[in-house]
Amino acid sequence: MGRVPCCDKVGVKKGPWTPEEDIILVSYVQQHGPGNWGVLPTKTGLRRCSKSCRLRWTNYLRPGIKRGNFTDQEEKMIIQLQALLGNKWAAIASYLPERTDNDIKNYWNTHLKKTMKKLDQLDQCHGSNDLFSLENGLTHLSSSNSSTSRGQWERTLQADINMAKKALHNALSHENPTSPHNYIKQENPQVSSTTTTYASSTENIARLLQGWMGSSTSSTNNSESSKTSSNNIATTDSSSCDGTPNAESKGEMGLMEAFESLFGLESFESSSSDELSQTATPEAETEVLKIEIKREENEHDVEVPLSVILENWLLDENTLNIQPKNDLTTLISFDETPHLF
DNA sequence: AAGCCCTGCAACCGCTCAGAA
DNA sequence: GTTCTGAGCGGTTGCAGGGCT
Repeated sequence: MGRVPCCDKVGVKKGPWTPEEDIILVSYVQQHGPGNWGVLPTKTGLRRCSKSCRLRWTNYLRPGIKRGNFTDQEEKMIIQLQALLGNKWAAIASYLPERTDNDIKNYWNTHLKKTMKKLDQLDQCHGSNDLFSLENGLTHLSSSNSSTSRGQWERTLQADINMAKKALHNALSHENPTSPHNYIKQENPQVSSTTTTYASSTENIARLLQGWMGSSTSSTNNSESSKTSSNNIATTDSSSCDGTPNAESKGEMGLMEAFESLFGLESFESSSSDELSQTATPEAETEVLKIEIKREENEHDVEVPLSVILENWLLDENTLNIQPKNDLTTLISFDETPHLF
């Protein structure tokens, strides 16, 4: 006896959302913030189930969603993250804050899956491809023999991690000079150089209001809603200069943290010198210190491109030689979805 | 021009998990 | 400890639009 689906209620509308429904939903979220989806339909009179409202918000109306084609950078990140995390679309999406898990999932299913298949076939014929050997190298991670002893499993894991690092390094070293750090930056030359592709917080809402409510956009109502929006929703207005980190910097910081978490820097910090020094070689210890120094430099607004940090880490043979225990910690940190906001 | 097929994407469904009662 | 409910996630479906015959 399964649970009665929330959308089975009589009078609950299904299917595509109308602009009017979107506006109702957006204005509710502007006033009350996202959450409390359960009461939303009754309070707004929307004939939609709470789940549908949440989905519509998170996948479409939420500010900061980038739509349109995926860049090469994004594509590579998705491929690499999918190889590392599997079909954890929400986790993958947290590393691409401009994209929703649904978008990434769709993109994977419609584009990348096929590409990977083709490349897999090519790979079998012509040897390994740098980028895709990463995925291939890790695929047996999830399917490893359950009867394998813990020690064996850890050794396999260590081998997999090393293989992944090398493959990732190869992939990164072959790509164009645009670093993941730069990728965050807006490509629109018309706007100031610090503007991000991360859409303005009110962009989606304004689009709704302007597009569908016509000439009333200049009304006080709109400015009021924008104000409300900036209170309730993380603003990405690059012109903000009040000293508080705007969404752009938040986004960058978030991405940096995400990368650090993904590639184990965070775990280096958390396990840090004490624990690490007990098991790691002196060389590895030195490298950990180097990484920590780099982190401190970053914290003091010395802009070290993320790609440099990544490459340093990837190229770092000593890091590769750190005992399995530590890399296991590193891997475990992969599962911890970073909170970007 | 009409019909068919393919593709991309928005939305739904079923499930799990966490927190409150 | 159990039940209920809301939130979130991943897989799947259905529809619209474009391309091809």
